[in-house]
Amino acid sequence: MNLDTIIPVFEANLLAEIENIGTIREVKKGDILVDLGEQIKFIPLIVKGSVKVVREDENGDELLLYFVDYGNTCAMTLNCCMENTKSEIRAICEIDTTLIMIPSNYMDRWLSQYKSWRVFIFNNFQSRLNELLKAVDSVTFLKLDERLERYLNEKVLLLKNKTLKITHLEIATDLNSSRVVISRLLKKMEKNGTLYLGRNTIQINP
Amino acid sequence: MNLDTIIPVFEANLLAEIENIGTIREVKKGDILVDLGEQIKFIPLIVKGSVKVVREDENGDELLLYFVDYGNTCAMTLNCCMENTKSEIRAICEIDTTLIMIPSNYMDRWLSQYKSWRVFIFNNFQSRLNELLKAVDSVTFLKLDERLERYLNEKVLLLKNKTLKITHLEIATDLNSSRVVISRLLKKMEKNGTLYLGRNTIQINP
DNA sequence: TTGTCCCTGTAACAAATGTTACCCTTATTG
DNA sequence: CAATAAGGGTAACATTTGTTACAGGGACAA
Repeated sequence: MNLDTIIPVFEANLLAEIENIGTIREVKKGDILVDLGEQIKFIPLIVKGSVKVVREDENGDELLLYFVDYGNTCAMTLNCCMENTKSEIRAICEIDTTLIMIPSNYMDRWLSQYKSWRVFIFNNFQSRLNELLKAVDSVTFLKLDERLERYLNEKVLLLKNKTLKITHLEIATDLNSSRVVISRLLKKMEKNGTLYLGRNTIQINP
Repeated sequence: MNLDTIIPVFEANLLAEIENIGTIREVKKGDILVDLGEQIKFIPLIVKGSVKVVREDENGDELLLYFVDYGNTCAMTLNCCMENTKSEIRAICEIDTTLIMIPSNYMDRWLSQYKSWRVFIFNNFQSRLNELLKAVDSVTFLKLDERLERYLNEKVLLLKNKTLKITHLEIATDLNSSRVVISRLLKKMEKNGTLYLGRNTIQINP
């Protein structure tokens, strides 16, 4: 595997270490990578695919927080690695995904040793904080129809496909809403001509 | 100033460096420490007092994200230090506050040099991510009356005083709601006996 | 084929929250 | 003192979102 083409920021020495120490893990679409309350002992570097991170409350209500793309890692799990605390989030594979798992005890060692590792980790924290801010913004400042639009657009970008294979219920779950409400809004958008609805599919118009 | 009693985790060498390099800054209640879009060149370590961090959208609508207490720093600003990007948030002093300002170029140097600095910085990221998660949870899963209760309880803890000097409008702003709605809910809570309302004051019952 | 489950559409209604408008009181300032 | 601004109470109404209920159609297995 050519890591340097995927995660291009690392020094040669660090790349070699990663290839030595890390183990490849393949995860299928829909699989749960990290679950709530789990103890995390490996830093997952995404080399291919995409993962969605969701939050859940005591009642089982869910909210999609953000997606983590290849070339990144999940800052939420980084914390757990450092602190040996339990996961506050659930990470689900959005599509088939390949990861390199690094034992968490290398975290601190590499931080002192490799500048590029520090940059990588901090960039990831940065991204995650910004994604969380975006999530807060959406939930706080946007109405549901705007959130829905954003959601669909993100999906299109992520999957590089204007025809989404998804049900209204799945959307409702991601947005912490209810199926009826989402169907209602989607129907309105179809009437506006911004998309076309089919069974299990939503086609976004150009 | 006895830093080691305030931020007890640092090694002696690092403490000495901080005392040499850092400059003390005193900020008054209500002052804006960092504003949206600002470039940040100093890492602010809080040694006394408390700062509230808020988010604002294009329309000027606001939302309180969390409070940062003494012994901590604002991870949002850390990012800016590392990345030289602009602040995504506004930081306002909740009470009179004392800070040590560290030029941001020491950030990376100390990360490679001092284990305790790494721990400190990562703990702060951890805290900030968790605070943001809490903010998301509140806005997403709680009704306004529950958010209001949480808000009041946090204030009480923070200020160590059951009698809050605050107006309904200020609360409404922090919760991104409107004054009328907050007044309504507060009145209901007064009728329930959970608090007592006066002009500019709310007294939380034990 | 029949039965069952899942997906979607729709209507009627309920709850939560926001908006507007108006009034009264208190504090502040000239 | 009068004038003004700020804080708060309340009512009436609008909007957004959620809930419940039900019906029709497609997918799929027995």
